[in-house]
Amino acid sequence: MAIPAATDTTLSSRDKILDTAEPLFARFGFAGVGLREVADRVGMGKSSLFHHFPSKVQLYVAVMERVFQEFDARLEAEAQGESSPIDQLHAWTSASVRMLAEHPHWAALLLRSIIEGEVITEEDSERIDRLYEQIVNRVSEALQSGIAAGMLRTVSIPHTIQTFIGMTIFHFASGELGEDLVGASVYEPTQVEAQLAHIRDYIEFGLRSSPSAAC
Amino acid sequence: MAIPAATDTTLSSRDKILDTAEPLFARFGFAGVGLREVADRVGMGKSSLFHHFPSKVQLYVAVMERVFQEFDARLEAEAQGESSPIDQLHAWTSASVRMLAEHPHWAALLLRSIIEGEVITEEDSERIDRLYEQIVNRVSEALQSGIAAGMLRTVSIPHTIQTFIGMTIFHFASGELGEDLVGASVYEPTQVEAQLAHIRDYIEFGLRSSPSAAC
DNA sequence: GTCTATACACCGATAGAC
DNA sequence: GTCTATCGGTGTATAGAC
Repeated sequence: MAIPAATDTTLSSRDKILDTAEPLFARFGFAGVGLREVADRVGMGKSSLFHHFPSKVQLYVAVMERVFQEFDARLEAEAQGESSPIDQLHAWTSASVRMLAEHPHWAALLLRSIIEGEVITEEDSERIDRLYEQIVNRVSEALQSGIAAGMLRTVSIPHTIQTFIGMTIFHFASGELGEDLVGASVYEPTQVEAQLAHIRDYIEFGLRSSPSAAC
Repeated sequence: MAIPAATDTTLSSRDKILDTAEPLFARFGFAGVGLREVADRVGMGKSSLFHHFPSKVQLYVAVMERVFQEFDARLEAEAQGESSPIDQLHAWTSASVRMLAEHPHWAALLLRSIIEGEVITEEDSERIDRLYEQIVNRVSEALQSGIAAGMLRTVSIPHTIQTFIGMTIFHFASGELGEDLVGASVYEPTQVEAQLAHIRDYIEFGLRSSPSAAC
């Protein structure tokens, strides 16, 4: 319940607003957050927010865009080591899990951006959509070349990507349900490792071509 | 975008309200729906809603409870044929997919009930939580006996259940993202069949004990 | 760049007539 | 069981002083 206010004085007002709004939008969604609450936590008047962002929607978009950019940048960094498609999938899913574990609000935020497309105009979400597409394309290409090389079973690429998103974003956004299920917070280090192992298992047993053909 | 109003005159006012509120809460969430909009669509004054439900939260809970009850009842019906744990998992996941495909608002609604626990009191969500628990327990027991019988790999039960929820509820709640990914609505009959196949694959290749030990 | 004051619509909820 | 009228509060956003 406790959401600490951003107090670092070295940050620009704009960044302080984004830092403050991020966990609020993650927890309560776009409609569930009032600008008064954001302003109070930042420590400024409600009207001052409009000096930095022209509207509530634009603030929401800015929050989302920042997360997507950082997420995508980390995945790109993780693509440097040229390895097999399967190793690439391991690297990306593992990086995604670690990122979500390090930023406990991101999973809920990203999940909301998927199901709350209604509130944002197509134009407003254009740049976000492009970042989403970029991330999906990375994984898609790895799956494609893995299948082409005979290393992966001939799975449906879109459905497999959906499963990856479920195992990463949904898993860490599941909050109380996930907590009841695993018996501890999904953000506990041991639980993070367990989910990493679960995804590794999925790739090795559910996706990798069975070696039994060699029998 | 078009959400048809409930016009069936044979329904009680209470049911008409629930039918109207359900897709609205699914699309816009608890905070995103105003009682004025619900009342307008039902065709009554805003105040009349309070004759049937004491508060907005109670209306929300009633909507959720109805969906959970129907969902659970169908799973229970699907548990009649006494078969192997693996067949039971196939039957339940398949039934879940078909239910979500038949009720296009349920996935978003159920997903929101997972991540929007904040707005509801523990007391209010007690009965819903119990239904959730019941559903999870069914699947949990099937997984457990499947592992005990050596038919399934020794996977983590909670993490596997989370993956099932991702493959069912999240998949059908993914809206535009899922649509962009698969190239068509995830509710198109061919896409529903594709997701059924994807889940069958996961159970057979990702969960079933490898027969390669017999080599 | 932040403030106070304010505009105007909508919110959930209540009271009481019919 | 539905209505009109109304309450107090909050919503986003603007105007203009400092």
